[in-house]
Amino acid sequence: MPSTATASPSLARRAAVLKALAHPSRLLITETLMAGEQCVCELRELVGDDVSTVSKHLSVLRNAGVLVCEKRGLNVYYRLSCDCFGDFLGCVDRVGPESPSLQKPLKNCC
Amino acid sequence: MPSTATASPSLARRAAVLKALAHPSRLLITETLMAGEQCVCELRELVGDDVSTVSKHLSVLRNAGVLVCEKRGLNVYYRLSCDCFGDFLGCVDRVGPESPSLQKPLKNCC
DNA sequence: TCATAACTTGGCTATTTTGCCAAATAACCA
DNA sequence: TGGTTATTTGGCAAAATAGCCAAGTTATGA
Repeated sequence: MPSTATASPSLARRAAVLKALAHPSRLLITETLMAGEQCVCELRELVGDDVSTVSKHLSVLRNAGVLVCEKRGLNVYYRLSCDCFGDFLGCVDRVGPESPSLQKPLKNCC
Repeated sequence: MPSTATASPSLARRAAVLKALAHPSRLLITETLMAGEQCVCELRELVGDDVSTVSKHLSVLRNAGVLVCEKRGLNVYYRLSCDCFGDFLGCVDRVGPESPSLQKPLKNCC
């Protein structure tokens, strides 16, 4: 696919960060970590999926550079690599459509 | 999947916006439209894929609430629904890993 | 009315992503 | 050393996504 877009490493990298965040569980994890680090078992309880599933979500976020982790004893603690996610995600709320899949003119946006 | 995350409509909606942006071509389109509206044929040339592919990308962005469109004559013009994407995407640049899939401690972030 | 241009939609295959279970690894404690 | 807890990894089947071609739709203009 030699499209302009897929050929650009810069675009691909940015898209990869967004893709990492673009999952309900991973978004929940990311938003939760804005309040401070948590270990995998805490995040597992938060998300409610199997530990292996949560662990894979975490590795997606880690590989994208969104999270960093640190092992202390038996636990692995994850935290945001960056403080800017708050502002970052603030905009997203103002964007979504009232009713998904239905295109109507947006009101009250920005 | 009754996980906490997927059960929340709010999270799902936000994740959907991010998912819409999480593709190189769609990100390119979105960033380009920050400078002003463009019609499909202009965007097609920008992206370099088949028109049908570009059209589907546009409908993804439209359904997510990122873009709105307007038909004038034969052309359909797309523009951002929201001005905040600039700040929004600014953070993404500060996040990505130097070398994808390799976890190293991030420096120079925020 | 007919032809043409601009888009969108249907349909298809290839690829990627999800999320579970089971097994492997790592650190701790008795 | 052996057992237990915390986490990651391998592997698989189901689901979603990407992108092409072909066909349909809408507007324009001869």
